[in-house]
Amino acid sequence: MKTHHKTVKIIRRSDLSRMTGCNLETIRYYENIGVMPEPPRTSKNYRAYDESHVGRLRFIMRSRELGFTLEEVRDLLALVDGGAQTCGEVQALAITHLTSVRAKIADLRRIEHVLSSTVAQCTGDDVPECPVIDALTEVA
Amino acid sequence: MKTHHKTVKIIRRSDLSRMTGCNLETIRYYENIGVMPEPPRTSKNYRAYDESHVGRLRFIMRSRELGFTLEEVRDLLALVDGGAQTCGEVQALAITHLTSVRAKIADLRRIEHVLSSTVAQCTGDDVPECPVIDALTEVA
DNA sequence: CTTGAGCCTGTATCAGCTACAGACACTAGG
DNA sequence: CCTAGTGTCTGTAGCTGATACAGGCTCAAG
Repeated sequence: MKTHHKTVKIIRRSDLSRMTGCNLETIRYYENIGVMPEPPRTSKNYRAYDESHVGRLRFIMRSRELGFTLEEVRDLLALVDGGAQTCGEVQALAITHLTSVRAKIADLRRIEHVLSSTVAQCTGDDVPECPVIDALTEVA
Repeated sequence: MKTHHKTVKIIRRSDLSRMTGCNLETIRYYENIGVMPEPPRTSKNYRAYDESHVGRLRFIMRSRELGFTLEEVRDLLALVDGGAQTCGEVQALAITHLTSVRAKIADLRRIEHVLSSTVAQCTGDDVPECPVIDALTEVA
């Protein structure tokens, strides 16, 4: 017979991992560095998560997928946790990040251009002369 | 009066750093991990580089600027050092790297798209509602 | 009761540097 | 000759963002 009051099924670390796709050890890591809160513990010292932790971890993972650093994630979470975040503040963080993403793209496009044009000059033959080596060696 | 035989002015680590723009400590690091050779030492155990080391370090730095990992640099250098590198071998390494560069660009462009379109929806106002937070929070 | 799984902790590892402490070495000025 | 300041040497710690592993509990199934 079930108890008549709502029993809260606890979420273990492995459950949280499975539910979010986040690596088991990474969850503990996030707790250590303070982006995930310390969850309550069972009598046997097992971490007992709830739905709020699932949401929190998803938020972190989504932020990371968008390339925010953990420091930036911390800032975002601080705003959200403060309960007084404003669209303007969050937007400022996002724009700063967007700028760095665009800078990385520009860097990589430059690299892509150099590599592809150099590789295109290769004969691919069994000879020692190679435009790629030349490009890396030239005094320029 | 100058000596009549050619005196080889030794290049110290700080000179090499200045000549290449490579950080002083990084030079020693490259030596430790085996991409830079151990140079001869003076009687007082100071590293004594020559022009060949300058070329070598420039090669490494140029490779790094093009985003090759140190492992890839090691492979490139092994080919060059072997004296028997072929254009085909080098081209293969470069193409592998080019592929990963293109993958990174694709990732970042996706991120850029999500961020820029989300940020564009922000009012930037002093209100808690924020499309960026929504995007990071949504269950999707 | 035994066996396997799951959880706990702290610590090691990876890339690619960068920096610092503490011990020598060297140069210039007084 | 002495001293101050810089340069070099070494080993080692720190950084980001994880990931992995050892050694010890705990727990559920058979």
